[in-house]
Amino acid sequence: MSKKIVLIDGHSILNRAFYGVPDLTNSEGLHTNAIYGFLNILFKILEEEKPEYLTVAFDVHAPTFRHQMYKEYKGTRKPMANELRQQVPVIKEVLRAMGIKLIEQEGYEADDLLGTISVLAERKGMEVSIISGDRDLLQLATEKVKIRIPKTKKGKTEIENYHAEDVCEKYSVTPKEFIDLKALMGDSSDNIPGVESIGEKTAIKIITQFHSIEEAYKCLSEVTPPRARKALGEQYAIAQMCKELVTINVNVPITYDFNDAKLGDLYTEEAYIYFQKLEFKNLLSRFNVSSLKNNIEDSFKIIRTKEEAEKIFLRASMQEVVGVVFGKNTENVLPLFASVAEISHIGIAFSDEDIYSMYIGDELSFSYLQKKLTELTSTVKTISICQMKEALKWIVFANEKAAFDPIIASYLLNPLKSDYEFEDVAREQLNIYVDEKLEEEKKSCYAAYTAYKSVFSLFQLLEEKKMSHLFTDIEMPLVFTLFSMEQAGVKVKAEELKSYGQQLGEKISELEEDIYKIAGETFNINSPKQLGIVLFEHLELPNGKKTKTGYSTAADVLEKLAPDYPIVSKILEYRQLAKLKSTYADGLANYIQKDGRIHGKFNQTVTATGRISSTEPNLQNIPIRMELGRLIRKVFVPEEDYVFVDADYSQIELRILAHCSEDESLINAYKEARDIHRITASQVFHIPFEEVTDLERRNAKAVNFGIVYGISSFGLSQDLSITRKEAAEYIDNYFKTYPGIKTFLDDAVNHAKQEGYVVTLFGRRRPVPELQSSNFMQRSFGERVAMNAPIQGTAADIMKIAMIGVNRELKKNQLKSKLVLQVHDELLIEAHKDEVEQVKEILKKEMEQAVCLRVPLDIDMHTGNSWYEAK
DNA sequence: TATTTCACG
DNA sequence: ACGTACGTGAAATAT
Repeated sequence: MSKKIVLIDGHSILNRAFYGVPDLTNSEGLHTNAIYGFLNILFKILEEEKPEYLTVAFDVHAPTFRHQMYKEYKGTRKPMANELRQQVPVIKEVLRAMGIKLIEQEGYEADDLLGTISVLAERKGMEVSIISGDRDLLQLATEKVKIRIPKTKKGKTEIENYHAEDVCEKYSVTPKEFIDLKALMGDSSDNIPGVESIGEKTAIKIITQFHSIEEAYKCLSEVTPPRARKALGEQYAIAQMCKELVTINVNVPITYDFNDAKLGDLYTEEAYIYFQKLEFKNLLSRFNVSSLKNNIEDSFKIIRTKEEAEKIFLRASMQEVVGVVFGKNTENVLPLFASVAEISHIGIAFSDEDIYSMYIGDELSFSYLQKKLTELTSTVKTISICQMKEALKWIVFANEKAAFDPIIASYLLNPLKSDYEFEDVAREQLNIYVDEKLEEEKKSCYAAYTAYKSVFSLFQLLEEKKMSHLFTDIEMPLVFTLFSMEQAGVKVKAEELKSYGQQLGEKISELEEDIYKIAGETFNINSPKQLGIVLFEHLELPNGKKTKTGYSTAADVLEKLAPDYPIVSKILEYRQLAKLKSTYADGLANYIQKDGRIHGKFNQTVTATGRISSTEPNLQNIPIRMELGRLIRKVFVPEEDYVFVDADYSQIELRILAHCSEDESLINAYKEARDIHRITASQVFHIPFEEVTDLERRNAKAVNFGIVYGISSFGLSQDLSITRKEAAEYIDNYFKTYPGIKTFLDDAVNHAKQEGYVVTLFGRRRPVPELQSSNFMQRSFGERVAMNAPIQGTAADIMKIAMIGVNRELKKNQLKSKLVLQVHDELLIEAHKDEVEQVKEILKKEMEQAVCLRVPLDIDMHTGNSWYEAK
């Protein structure tokens, strides 16, 4: 059997992949769709062909003769999109990492190189497969040389194959004649002009008859039809030039050693690291990870006795930094006892040689380990644990300042990443890749070692980026505050919640019947698809547009129809009730624990701006705007002998804007401490304060909100149901009134464009990669992000400082009162009856004095016997 | 798993 | 000409 070589036209396939695969980015904002598509095509080809040799050719970005001539015709063609350009060097590195031969040569295009190699290979008796998206390459087809053109149809890649005979069959000409064919008929996609008035049919006829342009020209009088004869006669020079453009040079002087192109193991360690970096998780499964062992594993030791552990803890206590991990018991746990026996072992690491997995058993008890760990927190400078908040269930810190969470450090360094695990830290900070399906004791050693070792580089990075204060004095202390909030939970009246849900259920059934009656059919009202068809097709309501999958049935669309069609108002009401029942009534009930409380999670490493997020359940979106939903808050109640004290910042974001922009008018407005939206209306519309109408105030309020969101005339016009032009005038007036704000927002965008990120008052960074996009929409989004993130983020910073302060004061005064909820600008404290006044003082002081700005911070505070009452 | 809708700040 | 306000999470349906 003859040997086989696969030759790939790098840019052509990358280009195909780029347009065929929907936009993908990794968490660092690098676009990866073309690389992903390229690799998928590559793997598919390799599996089909199983070649001995492989080479990928790229164009060099220097003008060549053909290139230049192309350029004249390609003048109208758009430049390569940024998103694609940035992927070119990366795919080259990835291919190199996989040990694949790359070739590029000054003065020659990829197809010239491919043609030359294919001729060389054929001479050696090899079989050749050339992979390209470009049909020009068909001229290279022979009996032994196959041209393969991948096509992405409906997400699946199908490949068209052409040997010489297939070219003859499809185009009725030989591969060599294909050059002349193409030169005659031209190719608009490649910007080959061809001879005017000669199309595909005529060109095929001429070439099958004369076999070349030159021969046809010699026998010009025989060329038919007359139109073509005339055209060829007049444009012979153009035809010859086109031929030159189309012809691939198969005699490029290259030094090419087939041995270099021999395929080895593609799944190298280096490639694995790239794939992880690019976050191609499903491609990682191709790697046989056991062969990629880190030599650090030689230092891993399993400990089972107290004697051994004792010695290790003694030595650990003399270190500066110790990494710890708690190994959860996932197997062999009886479901009934799952809550008891949770930890099977701990991992601990404090040097490159000291990495241990300590197993709990007859000779080593958990309580002993717990005791030793707590001792360690007072002797060692830094205890590093990934997901520290989870670990606090098992370890008590004698000194909270010793706590270090690499996950939180990583989050500060890149808040765009969706979920962080220790494996990511290991790869990014230590260049260690950890096999997902590793034995648990090894995994624990890796986790402990990662926690220990990453401290040094992470801290240095935080310092370089001026975030060590944010990390040390805000984020790490907050871990303890959030932990205590989660532990505290909030009491919810299960019985009342249930009856509320039942009431909703009854109303929902009634509405359901009404809707079916009016519609004249039954269908699933919860299905936007079915609802859209019923409303806009069966009932023929007007204006059923929007969304890519069908009709939009969103509330703002339906609200416009509601006055004219009773069914629409019924549907809106149904939706509202269904939401309340499923998400809040039934949803919350599922989270009530045996202690009668909901212990939701407060996540610290989720949002791009620095806010906290709430899950399982989300306690930050409990209804309030509509009275019916607001009633839900009556089931959130304090324990007996306790009351709720609720405090929320008044317009914290606008105040931050006033401070950061140093705009005198806005600062003075706040110093007056009057209705800010009314002042804004009065100043922007030039009306005396007392004469501002409700409408004007409402509009001014919308503009104030818009400013914080990163104003755009379109967005504001939507919100106020006015024209874009009017909205633009509002904004213009606003900026004239508050010029400092305009400057501040412009500066934010410019900073983001220059540096790639924006910063909050406390140094928190938010990268804005969208500003580099070639897409207008994306770029505009980036601009709004650049304007919003410093404001929203600073508000988050301030709230975090306040929370830490509140918690500290509650503890310091040994109060029974507890912080139970945070809703971005609001704190809820379950306060003991005897401590209410003290709690109020603490809240007021810690929230209002969290930072000193150019304008005062102001809070509203209420008490009550439910969250409903306290707000 | 992705999309749509809607609850909050 | 393009088509959105910023930041989240949960439930239900569609794929």
